[in-house]
Amino acid sequence: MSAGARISESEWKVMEVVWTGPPVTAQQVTNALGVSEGWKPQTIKTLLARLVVKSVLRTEADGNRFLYYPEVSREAAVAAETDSFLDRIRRGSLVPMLAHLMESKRPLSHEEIEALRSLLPERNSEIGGES
Amino acid sequence: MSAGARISESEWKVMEVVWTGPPVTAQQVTNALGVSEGWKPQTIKTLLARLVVKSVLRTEADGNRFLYYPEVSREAAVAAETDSFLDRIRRGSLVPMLAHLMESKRPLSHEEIEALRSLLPERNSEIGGES
DNA sequence: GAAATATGTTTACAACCGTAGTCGATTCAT
DNA sequence: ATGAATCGACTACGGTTGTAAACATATTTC
Repeated sequence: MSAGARISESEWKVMEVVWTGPPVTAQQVTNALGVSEGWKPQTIKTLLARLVVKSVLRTEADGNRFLYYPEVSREAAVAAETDSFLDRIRRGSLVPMLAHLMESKRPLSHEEIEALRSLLPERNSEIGGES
Repeated sequence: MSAGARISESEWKVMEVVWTGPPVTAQQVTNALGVSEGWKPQTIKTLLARLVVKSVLRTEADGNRFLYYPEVSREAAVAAETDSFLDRIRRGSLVPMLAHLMESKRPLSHEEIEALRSLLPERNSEIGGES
């Protein structure tokens, strides 16, 4: 169900916190992001509430406050976001975009590079070719 | 200038058409997308107008209509979109996301795979390591 | 040259987003 | 217990997006 829960930019920041150690309280998220993002506590409450409405988060009561649990795994969210990204830049740009990705900022670590290399098929294996 | 021109989902579809053969007229875009996207001609006019406001497109008069020219190259747009994408899913998910990217749908062609392989540094070259 | 047609401009309107104030209920501190 | 702090719910408000109708103007057609 509800495969298509779009997560907005600000909501992503909240989700990153939730994913690193669920369940979390609104206060924990505020501690983690309030200062760095310059958000008032109310802003974070609003984002959490919206994520609940979108079924990206689920709550469990704990006294007067809520414990927030992810209903969508990070992997699933990343996969969905990747798909929507690819739908935008539709194919032709895949290689250029990876090129940009590798050059720019964030240099890749050895581990990442090895992981990527292992993703590519063997040099002479037969794979689904283009028409 | 104006590096930060955000292009929305629908606008991307329009831009893909523009990039494939500038300049284009609104009618050409309508012919290319109207049916496939189920958009009324007015919708496309609106999107074009918004792209002009955002300085992603530029117009040149041609009789009673406009010729639309891109002011932003596809490469630049893809780069910007890639950055914003990476800002969202922030790093940890890079390799998983590439894995997902390679598996899913669109199988990569031989050419693409070779291009990607050539992007990865040599097995034992010294590269910027992680902190 | 009047009617039909095509074009861009203005206006619309609901949903979503960023960011938060306010309000009523609850809990904590004294 | 009474006041202070906290919590979630409701409300807000300007901006963006998706989707387009209305309208004014220019051009083509008969």
